[in-house]
Amino acid sequence: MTESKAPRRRSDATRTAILKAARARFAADGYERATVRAIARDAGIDPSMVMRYYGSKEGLFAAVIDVELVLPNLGAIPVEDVGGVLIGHFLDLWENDSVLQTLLRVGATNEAGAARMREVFAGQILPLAERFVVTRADAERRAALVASQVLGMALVRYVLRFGPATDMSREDVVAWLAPTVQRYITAEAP
Amino acid sequence: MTESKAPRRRSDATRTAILKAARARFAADGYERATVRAIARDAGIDPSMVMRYYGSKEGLFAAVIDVELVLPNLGAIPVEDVGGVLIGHFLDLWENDSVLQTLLRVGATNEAGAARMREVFAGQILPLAERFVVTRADAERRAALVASQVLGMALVRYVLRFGPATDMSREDVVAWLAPTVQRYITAEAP
DNA sequence: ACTGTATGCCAACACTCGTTGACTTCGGCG
DNA sequence: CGCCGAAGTCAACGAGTGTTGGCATACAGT
Repeated sequence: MTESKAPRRRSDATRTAILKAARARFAADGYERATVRAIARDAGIDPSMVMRYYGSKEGLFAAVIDVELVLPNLGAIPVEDVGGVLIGHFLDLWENDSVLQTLLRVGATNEAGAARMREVFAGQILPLAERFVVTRADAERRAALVASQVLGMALVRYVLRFGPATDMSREDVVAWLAPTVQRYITAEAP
Repeated sequence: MTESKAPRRRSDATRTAILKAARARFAADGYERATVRAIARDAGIDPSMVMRYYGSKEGLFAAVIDVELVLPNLGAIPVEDVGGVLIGHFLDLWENDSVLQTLLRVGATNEAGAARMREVFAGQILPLAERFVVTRADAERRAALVASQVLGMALVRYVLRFGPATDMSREDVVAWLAPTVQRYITAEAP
């Protein structure tokens, strides 16, 4: 997101340790229950270090959610595979990167988290929808529909942990959700 | 949920004032940020009253989420209208009752909230799915899929407040989501 | 080796939280 | 009236929070 120019400070190890611990805590507990003290303990350093390097708890959270989320080669896929590819992509993101889990947990009660979540989906899904639709308003609506299904599955599967949702295999999820997303993006408006 | 037998205590007005304020605060702020002191202030009484009548903050929260959510005449509707009726029903619930908003906000970081959310959907959607499907496991999976779409729309529309999602009319939401839900419940497994 | 700066820890501050117990007021009943 | 329990207020406690400043230590440049 922001540039990572490199004065190569000696404290980089500590900085990344804090960031790593913060990612895990925010993703698991949300903003309020993830305490600076717990994050510092996980990182093996003193809580005051967090303040020195990130200014405040809010600043630390901002650093955690300030990451790029890339949707690969969205342009090269056949029209009829858009739904499947998109679902597969987001499943990967959700299982290999804690940022989306963090945003989902924090966004429920924290405006900064909600705002970042809106940014992510506007940046990822909107451009895709705009390729299949003429008006901006229509594209936005379709992107919102796709977001509702993608985020909803993430919610029941990774946050609320509905048994049947967690039991589904990756292939099952793709097979069920891909047609839905495909329709939201490419079907005529009802 | 639990019975509301009536010794008709003189303090009933205070009890309900607390409960009303608690519903609003929990729904707006989630569990951690909704403080007992703020709830008491809204209700116009002393924080110690909350403890007297509900034992603890946790007890108060339990009282808030301990409510019936009724899905009306689910048996009498034609098979092909299941999706539309179900979406319409949940939209009503979300807009006229703060309990689901509370559960969605709190469930993201609080296990009691998540558990209650699972109960609600197991009680509301699972029975519906079981009428169209033979095996229990299949019904559970379909109910989870429906839950993912319903909760996802609630998330983007009422919690994260994606602009395009909040702009959609009730009819638009039903028109777009009904076929999805219909398919999750009645279509053959892919 | 000396010095200045970056790095880290420690103890404390100011504040808010949920919760408690003692005290006062009210309302009905003899 | 006089009583008594219920209803409500008040001040405080103990724990936990984010945050701060002072002090020790390790490192790099000269």
